[in-house]
Amino acid sequence: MDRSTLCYEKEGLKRGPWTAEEDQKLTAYVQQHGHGSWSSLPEKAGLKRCGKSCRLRWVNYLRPDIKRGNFSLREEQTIIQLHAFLGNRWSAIAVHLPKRTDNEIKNHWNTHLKKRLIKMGIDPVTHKPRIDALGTVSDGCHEASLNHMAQWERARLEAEARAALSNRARIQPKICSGTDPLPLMPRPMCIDVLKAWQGMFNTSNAPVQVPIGETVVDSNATNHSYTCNELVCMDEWKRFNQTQELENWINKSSTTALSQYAAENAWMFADNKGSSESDTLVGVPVSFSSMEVEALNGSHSVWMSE
DNA sequence: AACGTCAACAACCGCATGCAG
DNA sequence: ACTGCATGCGGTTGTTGACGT
Repeated sequence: MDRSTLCYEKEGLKRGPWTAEEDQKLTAYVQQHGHGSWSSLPEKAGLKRCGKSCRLRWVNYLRPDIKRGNFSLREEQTIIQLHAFLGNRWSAIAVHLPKRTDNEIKNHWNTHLKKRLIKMGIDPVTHKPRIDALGTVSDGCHEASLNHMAQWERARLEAEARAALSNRARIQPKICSGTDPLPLMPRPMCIDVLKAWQGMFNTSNAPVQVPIGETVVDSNATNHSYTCNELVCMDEWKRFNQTQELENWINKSSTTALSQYAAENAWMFADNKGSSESDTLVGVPVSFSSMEVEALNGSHSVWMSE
């Protein structure tokens, strides 16, 4: 059995809600000494709590760099979009929302956003329209190419999260072994969240069909192409994720789509009164194409199959 | 006012992972 | 290579307050 869970069973150790006095003790100790070893902290700080409980309290509540209160529209959009690609990987999602904890994001998702999506007729797990009586069948070729791109994006986001978490030194990106200088280019796809969500209900907004193994072209945006070879160079891309260039283009590409999305989907966030629109997010991929969103539910393993 | 229901969120639990010995 | 420990993560539960009857 996990020893860490036994701590709660030790005699004299307290459980349940923290008191103001306990908070004060923990805060004072961590600010003065740093948390060091969580397991030994409670005794040093004069707390009758287990180290795990102390860590949780500090990380989710007492830490000075935590923002509390309502989630802004932008934050909610970010959560929804990241969830579409990362799933319930709250810590990875939290990396993209400064001052928000994974626990807080998880709670907000479960109590607000999930229900909102269900209300909209969107499956909160797959981020696709829930199957209706008509049972529309999507094109297999579409799904293949869509899944291809979704996997690419997912890998990118995961790499970003890891990079941010590990806080490693930034490494100069290396070019892929092929001829495509992917890592030094702006991100190829314009991922437009507006189209993503709207596209789910609009069959005329057909995604571009891309033969597997051929060049993928995003006709919506920069017309930059990338190939499966590039995807194979994911390690290099991960390194690129650690450069300032990535954050720059992400931040730059975020603003327009967000504003438009907020304006056209205000109803969706109607209960989000008092939220601020001026929040700054770091490295937020705020827009996805309908292709990518649709691809989320695809089961085809494509991008390494050529 | 009393009670029941529900939403929100803090906290707990168990598992996975990384690391040191 | 193996083992034990510490930490982190995600799912779940418990508590509290707001609201409706």
